[in-house]
Amino acid sequence: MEEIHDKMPMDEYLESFNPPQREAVEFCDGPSLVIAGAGSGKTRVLTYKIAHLINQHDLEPWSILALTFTNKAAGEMKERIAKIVGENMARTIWMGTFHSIFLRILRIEHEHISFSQNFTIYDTADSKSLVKAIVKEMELDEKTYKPSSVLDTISRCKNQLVTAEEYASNPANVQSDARRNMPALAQIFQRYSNRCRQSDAMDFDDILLYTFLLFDKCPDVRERWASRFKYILVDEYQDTNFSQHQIVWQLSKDHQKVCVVGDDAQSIYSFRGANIDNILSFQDRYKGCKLFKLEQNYRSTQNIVQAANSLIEKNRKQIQKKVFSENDKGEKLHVIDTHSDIEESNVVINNIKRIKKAEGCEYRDFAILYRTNAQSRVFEDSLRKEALPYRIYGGLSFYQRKEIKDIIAYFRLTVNPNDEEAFRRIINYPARGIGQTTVNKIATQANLNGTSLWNVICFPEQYGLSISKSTLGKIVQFQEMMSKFSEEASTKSALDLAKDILHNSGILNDIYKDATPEDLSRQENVEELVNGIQEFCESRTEEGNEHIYLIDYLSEVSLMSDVDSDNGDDDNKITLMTIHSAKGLEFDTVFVVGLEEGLFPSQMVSGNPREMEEERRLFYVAITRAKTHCFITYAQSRFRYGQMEFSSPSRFITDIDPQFIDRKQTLYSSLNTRNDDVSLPWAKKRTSSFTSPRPFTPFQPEPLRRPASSMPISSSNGLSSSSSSYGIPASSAPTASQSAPSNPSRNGISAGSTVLHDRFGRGTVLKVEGQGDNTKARIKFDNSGEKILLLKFAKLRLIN
DNA sequence: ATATCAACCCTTTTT
DNA sequence: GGGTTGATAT
Repeated sequence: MEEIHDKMPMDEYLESFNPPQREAVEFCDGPSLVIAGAGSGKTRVLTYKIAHLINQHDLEPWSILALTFTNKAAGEMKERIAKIVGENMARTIWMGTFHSIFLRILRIEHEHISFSQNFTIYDTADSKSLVKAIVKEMELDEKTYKPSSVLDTISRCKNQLVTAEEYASNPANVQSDARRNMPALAQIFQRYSNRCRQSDAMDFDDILLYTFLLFDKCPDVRERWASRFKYILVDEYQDTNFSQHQIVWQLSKDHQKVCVVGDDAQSIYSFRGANIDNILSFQDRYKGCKLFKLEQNYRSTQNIVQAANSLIEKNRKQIQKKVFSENDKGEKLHVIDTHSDIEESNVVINNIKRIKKAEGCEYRDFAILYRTNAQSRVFEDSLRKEALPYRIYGGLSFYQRKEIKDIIAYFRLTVNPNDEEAFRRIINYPARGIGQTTVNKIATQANLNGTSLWNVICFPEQYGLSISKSTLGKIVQFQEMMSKFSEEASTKSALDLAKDILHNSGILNDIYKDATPEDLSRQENVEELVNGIQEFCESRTEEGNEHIYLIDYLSEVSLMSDVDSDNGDDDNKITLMTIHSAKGLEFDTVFVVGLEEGLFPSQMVSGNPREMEEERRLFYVAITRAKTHCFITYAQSRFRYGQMEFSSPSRFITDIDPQFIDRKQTLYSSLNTRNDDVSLPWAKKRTSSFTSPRPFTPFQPEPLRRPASSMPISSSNGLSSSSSSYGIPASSAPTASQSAPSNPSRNGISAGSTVLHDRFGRGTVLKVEGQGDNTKARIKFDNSGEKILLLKFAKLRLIN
């Protein structure tokens, strides 16, 4: 059954492209590099190029390999291609993330790398827990060998295609480890690799490493896949790491039919091993490579594009290009100074309401983007209070919740009994009286005999496991139950087996025994998981697969992130996410929040110019998500690590050419300008007692610590409050009298006073009542609503 | 073997 | 501030 679109003449859609876009689509004879500026229609070009390959070059869809950055991007592109070439054609294209595509290939070729077909994928938590166990076993100091930093080293190596053996045999590594005071790193690395093998498990990096090794060690296998894929496309090439770069080469070096697309200005994943040099040096590796530059931005207003250009110009290392827009000039970017994280969130929300009312747009047109997930909380609180619909991406993803991980662990152990991390997770969940001591004994015997924990409990006597009769009984019971599940793994459908496991393992009993609010939420999650499995099975069935087993489901979810599982268009909500996860997305109105030194750019990168440039690119990505309105906000104070912290505006704000910016300042910020600092009597004393001093840089005036006690300040610096329609309404309050307070407990605060609060910002006192310690003020804050505060505790300062 | 409480780290970003 | 981990008591 052919789709109507199949018959659409190629010329017709080619006409809708600008010249470089069209050339990029049509050039299919050799290697090409497409530098695609933000919003330049990159995805459209890729989509039509694939359609073009099928329609005009008669390539079989299954001979096209298209690698994307996220599963979601792959899914969306597939849908769009299906609209052009038809569902049946689109379905067989090899399209997905590096990890999902090569996982598929590794499962097919598992014998060549000595893994079983059902090997497990360890997520980061599993990897950490394994490292921790190894460090403990080796009796190393757990403070020096933190799982995160150990794993960081291991990951870096694998991304560079360095195996544990190679690492250990290179004296340079051993020496540098000694210098880092971590001489056992090489040994931990080796143990880690062995244990993963023992468990028949791979971590994320292993998927790429073993793919490379497979192609490297088995030339016939490489040739088979290299000749199968007649054309290779890679999206977001600026975010590939060395191993990915090498795998692309392994598959494309014979025919050189490869097209990579990316934007060096949007390279933001070097922390994950991404190497911007891959894209910068692409032309050197592929001789005769054609270069196409997509420089017209169709997404954003001229002001947004030019502001972003002026920002990214401050970076040195980049491919020359001039991104331009022929859209409306648009309004300037709004930079809004706020007093606290709370005020920042209120300013954002007020603007959302205002714009929505003025333009009649939808909630889904708004996005709040931040540097770190922790920043979402304040916005979440405010949005909930205002009853506005929102969706937070990232943070604790669905699959990272305890109850879900427990269930997945059962699935994993069912499919692969050697999976050590899954084993440890569920051996005593639900509680069945097998405690830490017993598990340690099992683990010791497993290590001693070089086998898996599972094998030890299958043959306890053989492996010399000395435990009490009653404990042994419990272990045997567990072993028999899991064996039964395992036997069904290759016969029962994923959904049936999953339900079976939930019932017979005692998980359902455990989760449904109480009805506290937390229990209810766990129950909901479990139901959602079951629904997810059902949906997965149904969609696979629709695609024509006959049998869907648990391993198929596991393979899919182990590489799934929160952004991927987004059900997208049907929910009309304000989007909250990190800038990283916003890559590739666009919104009518974007709020980039938390533009403060130490937060964005992160304090982690200070003193490292290369990483500082990456932070700047991150900001570039954030701004270029906006189509019409772009707001940049910062807060002078915010809660971090349970403490109030004060910071100055990010240096990135001054990187943007001021002609594209409309700056709004609150009165409070004027009090806190650099020149005023020294004139304030308490400034010096407080700064010296600042608990975590940051390195001083020319961009960064020394942080100002505000007094903890309420201290009335009569300001006479003649600053007028700024009035604006951007969430900082003009003061309608009458000026307070300068006369001495009649009641000392009131510190001069009376109805009509304008006051400042550390967290709520500026407000007008409506009423003061009560006596002595019990004196309360009802205050209407400009951006935080009305509050009644005890003057004894409230950190208020009077301003006139 | 489990429950409770203190101590600790944390916050960069994710396939 | 909060979530997780480890020590201690029951």
